Amino acid sequence: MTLSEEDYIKAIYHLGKGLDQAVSTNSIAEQMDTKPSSVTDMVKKLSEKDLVFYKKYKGVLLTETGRLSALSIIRKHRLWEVFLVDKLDFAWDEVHEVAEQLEHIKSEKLIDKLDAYLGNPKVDPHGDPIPSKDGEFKKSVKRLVTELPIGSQGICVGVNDSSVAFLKFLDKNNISLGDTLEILDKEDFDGSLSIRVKGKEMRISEQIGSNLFLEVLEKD
Amino acid sequence: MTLSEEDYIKAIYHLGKGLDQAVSTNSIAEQMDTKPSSVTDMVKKLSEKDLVFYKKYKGVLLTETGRLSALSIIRKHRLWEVFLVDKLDFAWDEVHEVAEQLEHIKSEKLIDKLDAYLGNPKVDPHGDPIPSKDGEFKKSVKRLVTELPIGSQGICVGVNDSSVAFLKFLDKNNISLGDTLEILDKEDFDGSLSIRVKGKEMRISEQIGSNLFLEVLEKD
DNA sequence: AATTAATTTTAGACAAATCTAAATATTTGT
DNA sequence: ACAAATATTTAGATTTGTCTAAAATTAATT
Ligand SMILES: [Mn+2]
Ligand SMILES: [Mn+2]
Ligand SMILES: [Mn+2]
Ligand SMILES: [Mn+2]
Repeated sequence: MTLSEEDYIKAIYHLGKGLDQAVSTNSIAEQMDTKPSSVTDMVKKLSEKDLVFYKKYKGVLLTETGRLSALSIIRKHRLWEVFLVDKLDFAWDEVHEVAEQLEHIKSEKLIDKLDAYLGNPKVDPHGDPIPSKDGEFKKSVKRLVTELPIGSQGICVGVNDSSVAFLKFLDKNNISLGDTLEILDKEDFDGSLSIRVKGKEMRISEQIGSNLFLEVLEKD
Repeated sequence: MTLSEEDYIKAIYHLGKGLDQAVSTNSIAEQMDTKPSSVTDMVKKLSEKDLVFYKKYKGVLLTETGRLSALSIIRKHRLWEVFLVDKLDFAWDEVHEVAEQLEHIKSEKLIDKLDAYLGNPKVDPHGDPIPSKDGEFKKSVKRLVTELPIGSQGICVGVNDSSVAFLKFLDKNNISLGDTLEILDKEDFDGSLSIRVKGKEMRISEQIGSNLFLEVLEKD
């Protein structure tokens, strides 16, 4: 598989949300920043290689082989993102472009060893799940801290209330987007929460918790 | 610069041994495992981009820009090799193919951070020098252990006497090709040497030392 | 010095990946 | 249901990197 084919397969997977959804030529073109006519050409080639089902004017769908290829590329992309953030101290929002290149390096041994070296991580720095070698993974969802049960763990990915005051609070308490947050306890009395971020335990009010989004893995 | 252009520039650098030597079309073709006609085409393109001087039938020579480009690619190649061996536990003789791919990843920040993460290494797992960001490096040479002064440090790259007995000795003492070896002391009386390999000190006879090759950096 | 051999370049072709412009099919709105 | 708008495909061209076969140049041998 060429670099370009891999990028197309990945785009088709993302646009179809991993489901049995036919994906339109135009949507692929937009995602890949190319022209629809280029997409048609490539989609024909992918169809020849049995990576997608394709019917003229009716969109495109990954075959099982195609789906597994997509997951393999996504696995590599996300493992490299973990490497860049955990080992090389990249910020969570500057890893995508580099991972976009690294995901195409061909060596099964490399990925196996990288996975082990990183401690077999289950999620990438954006909270997205890392598929296993054989293409299995839990889906991830975006939830408010207050919506989650005790013991939950996720990655801070956004805020509901983007007021200056709220952002200042987060900054002051050394909570940044991209940080892993664990819910240790909930206080029935006032709904306040005990959490751990960057190894440090702290208590936050229900109001804070209801404005901070975590990306968490779904239960089985 | 495309991946292919980078590989050509690197090949031309290696064939010219970093000196002002004109390199022949055929030698490049052999090194790159392509046809001479393909080399001629590429060499014209590189000449257009002022990466090489090229005169029909007279061979090709890197310009200063070309030389610096070559060193930049070699730097990346060797840093990745160190990463694969030191961090991912690859054997020294299985890293080349993967590094051949990784050397083309485009991100200055990535290489800076990788360099720092690896502890700014000066040599790769084969004992070859790693050029600095601005293209400076010491040449490396292959020397018998006995030819080197106390304090020398290098990488085991070969044997003079490949007898079973000698190889068994190395194996028994846990010395493998690719290991870093440091010469701690020399005994005038019998020429025996005190060395350190893999953190362990040991004493070897002059006969052993005169059959083991080290790749070492030249003094300034 | 002339012939032969080896090297190098040119000419023409091809596959991959892309584009523009034009043709065709599908969807939408009346 | 039909026209207009939108989406998709085709046709033809371009760039990059490669190849084969043939021509041209340089080097080696008698
Ligand atoms: Mn990519
Ligand atoms: Mn990610
Ligand atoms: Mn390479
Ligand atoms: Mn090396």
